[in-house]
Amino acid sequence: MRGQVAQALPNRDIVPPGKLVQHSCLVAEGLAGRFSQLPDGMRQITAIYLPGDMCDLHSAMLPRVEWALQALSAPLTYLKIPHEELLRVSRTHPAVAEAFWRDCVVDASVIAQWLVSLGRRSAIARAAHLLCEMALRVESAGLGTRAAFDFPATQLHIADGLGITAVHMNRVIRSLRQRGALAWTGRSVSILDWDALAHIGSFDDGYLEFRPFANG
Amino acid sequence: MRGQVAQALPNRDIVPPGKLVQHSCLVAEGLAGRFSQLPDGMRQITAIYLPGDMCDLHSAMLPRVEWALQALSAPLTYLKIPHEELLRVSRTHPAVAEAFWRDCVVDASVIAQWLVSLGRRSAIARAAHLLCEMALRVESAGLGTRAAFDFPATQLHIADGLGITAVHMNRVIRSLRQRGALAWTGRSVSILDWDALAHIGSFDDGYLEFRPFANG
DNA sequence: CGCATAGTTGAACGCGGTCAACGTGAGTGG
DNA sequence: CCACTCACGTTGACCGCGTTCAACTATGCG
Repeated sequence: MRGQVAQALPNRDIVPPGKLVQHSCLVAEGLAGRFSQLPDGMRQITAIYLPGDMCDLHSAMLPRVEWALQALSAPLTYLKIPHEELLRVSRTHPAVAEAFWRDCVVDASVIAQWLVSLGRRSAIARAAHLLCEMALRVESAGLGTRAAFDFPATQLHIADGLGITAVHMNRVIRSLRQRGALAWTGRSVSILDWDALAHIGSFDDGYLEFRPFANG
Repeated sequence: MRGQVAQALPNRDIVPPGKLVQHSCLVAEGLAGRFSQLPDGMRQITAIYLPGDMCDLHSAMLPRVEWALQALSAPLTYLKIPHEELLRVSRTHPAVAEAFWRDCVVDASVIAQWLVSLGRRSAIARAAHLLCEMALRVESAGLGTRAAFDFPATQLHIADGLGITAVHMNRVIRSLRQRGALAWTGRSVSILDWDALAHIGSFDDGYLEFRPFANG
């Protein structure tokens, strides 16, 4: 399967919302995010993608995407894979079709966990839960360990993912740091006390299934 | 494709969380919901399913579900369809595999919209948005019109879907009623002023794509 | 050096939670 | 037919988490 390499900078749409797209994106380096925006300018990030994640696979089935894709780090490098190719392979190889289907299902179960966080967890618990999730995904993608990994997103980005303000995000991080659970300087995160963090976020890793395109 | 008819009552798991399941469920009559529960007892509904919706199709790919399925109405009638059957058909008919894949993608895009609601909309906007969504889904499933439809879920259920308390849900409904947007008595909802409701919830129907199993 | 973006802190406000009652309607059994 | 129960709905008073607004610092880049 072939694709075209591309790069992007933060705060600029890779894929604009409401348009028909002809390709999906495989993250190669950096972080990508899926953004929704309300009429009043409020922004919500609904997914974060690591290198190896296929971040737009949905669009092969629904080419009119309702959200934007943006880089969360500079630079972001990704591979544009035409839907045509994806569908050709999946139609001739049922096992591939199932792998694509499964990837979308895993993606949905992560979103569902985020939904639980935004609906029923406090701000600090949301942050702890997200950090646990990112740590395990980074680890399973071979990009670092759960104890220390590179995380180039800004506090504002994470706030937009957790449904809180950047101001409160800052206070939450300080609180986690003061509890000795975390060190977060610049773009590198260290989880100093995994058990404490997992407890604060009531984190249960069951929903993070094998991601077919991870370890890419 | 054959299945086994079953019935269920509210507040009892149809599918318990953490167990392996061998079948998916097609709602025949009533409302079903997907529930997540936190260790402290907090509950979040992450999806609501109407008659014609395939509510557990994910489990064909990930048989260990991380959430529960419960009835939101009494009675709920549904069809249990073995994964074995679903996979057999999808493996021999690529078009069916794609239909299943697409259904999961549509489901995910609805969850993503809920995520935006919980993250960035006020309680009253969340309620308005959900009601608009349900109205259109009811209408497209041929179960009523967007102006008047049967909605047997309790206020507590909706509150658990919107990430608010039952007390506040009640106040929100009253506020929508006072604004002349809504009438909600017992199990029947009337949307008196669609434009007002859609405006309050900043509702845009673009994400509600054709659902393969709707109109079932 | 000048400008933009990100991070940090404080003070005051308000949305929605919490707690506690009470109302209401359906179902049940006397 | 009434008494009882139980789930759901409704309302009021108070409280606290997170927002808002504003200011300032730090960092990076032309």
